[in-house]
Amino acid sequence: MDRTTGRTFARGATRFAPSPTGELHLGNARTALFNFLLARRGAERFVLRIEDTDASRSRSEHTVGLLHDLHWLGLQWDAGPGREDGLGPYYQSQRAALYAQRFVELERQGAVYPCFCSAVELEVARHAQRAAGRAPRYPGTCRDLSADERRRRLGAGQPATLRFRVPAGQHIEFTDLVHGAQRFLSDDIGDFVIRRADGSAAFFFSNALDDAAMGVTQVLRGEDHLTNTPRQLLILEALGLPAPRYGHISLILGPDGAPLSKRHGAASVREFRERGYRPEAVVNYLFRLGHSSSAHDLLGLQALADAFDPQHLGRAPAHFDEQQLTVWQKHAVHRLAPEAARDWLAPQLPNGLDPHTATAFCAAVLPNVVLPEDARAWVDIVFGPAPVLAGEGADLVREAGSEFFAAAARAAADGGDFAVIAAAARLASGRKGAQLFRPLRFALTGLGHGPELAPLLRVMPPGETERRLARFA
RNA sequence: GCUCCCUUCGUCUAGAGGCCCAGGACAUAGCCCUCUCAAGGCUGUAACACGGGUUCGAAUCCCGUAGGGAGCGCCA
Repeated sequence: MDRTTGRTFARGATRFAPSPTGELHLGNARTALFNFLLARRGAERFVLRIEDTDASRSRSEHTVGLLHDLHWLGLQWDAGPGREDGLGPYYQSQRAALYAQRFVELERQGAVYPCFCSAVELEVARHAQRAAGRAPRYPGTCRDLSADERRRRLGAGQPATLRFRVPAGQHIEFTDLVHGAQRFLSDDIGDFVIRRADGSAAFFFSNALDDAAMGVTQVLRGEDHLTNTPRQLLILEALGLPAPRYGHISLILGPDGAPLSKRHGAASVREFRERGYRPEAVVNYLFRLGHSSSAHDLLGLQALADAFDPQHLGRAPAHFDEQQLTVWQKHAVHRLAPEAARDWLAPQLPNGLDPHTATAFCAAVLPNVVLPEDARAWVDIVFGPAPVLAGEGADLVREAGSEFFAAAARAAADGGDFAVIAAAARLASGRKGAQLFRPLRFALTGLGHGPELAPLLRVMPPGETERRLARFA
């Protein structure tokens, strides 16, 4: 039972709690995916919470982008923005009243105290500590102010943050879902701010409190939070709230070993989407990045959830490898249904192409396409002017001879399909196999490789096949 | 500086003392199939960061070293 709402949870929940300060990064997308899969696998709820307590850095356009990216990936949340269930609101900026109650509770216990130190004072103190070779921790200036002193300063309107009084000499232990037993000493943790001077809740506080309030029981999050976990456990303990089980997953690194960022090329979901990557490809790749599975096929989200195993989450940071993403992209593209393929390639197609031809064209070139831009060349070849031959192509065509092409062109003029055209050329020349097909392919497409010819010819403009063959007759 | 996390083929990883002169997937090389490319089939190349222990036996346990990462914020 949750004390905030007095409500019981039949099911557990996982959550993804992004902060709308930028675009959805691949690393965060993976975190979202893993939490989603963990929930789906256990028939639990997947909660989406927007952590926008920092008004100066949070922007609504980023929230819009975040929701859009998550939708695109197919990670539908069971509770969150647009899906209220009584435990919300799911924007932290709208939860101030809930936080206020808890601040009072902690103040009553003496678990927190107002801190009047200014940002510059703290900066100076940190600097001095570092210079002296010590850990930069809050020096405790305001920790033991008398009650009178606090009243006086507060009364005088002096701005104050609220700090959590970290108990001395305590071991904080928990079992990480990924890393196993963890043990920290409270003496290594300085008193930290849980409420900013402007009254807003700080991350450690709102994040931990909301997990409890929203019935979150398992959290997979970035490894950068591992050493922050003791702080959150302390808060939850002081409030008598249950802590979720945390699992800390590694960061995603670029090929050079540095944390993945824009300078490695694309790092945000938006960029991959705009380059034409399929969501199934991104999701399947992410599923295997820092997670191992015996499932080697391109899987749908539910199948991925069934195959997801938190036991097989890796501890070491994983390198992003676009070549591997490409493999999944090929799988995803190759299994696209004809209409879906047409929609995906639509921006590359010539204007005014009838839907039937467009669909047939896309189906024909799909095996040779990884990203939409790869279709461009085939659009030009099929719908553009007859390709000019040079080099190997010109040689092969000359070798095949004019009789070869005269027969082929006649078959084309009679309305023959590719099989008929090839048969006519074979009959006229006695050629077969590569000897037969290579000259035809060059004459028709200008290239020595490409999609199967038969379906390609079916979408060529009327008469075009004959014209291209007759050039060499 | 202090605390914490991490280190197996190019990449993602399996591996929780003998089943491992380390297995799989993808990538890569060769062959087969094939009108080319792709797909598919077969075969191959390729890794336990380093150094000490413990043990009959260590990729697995312990201790160091090196390298990488994170945290120590009125950012999340």
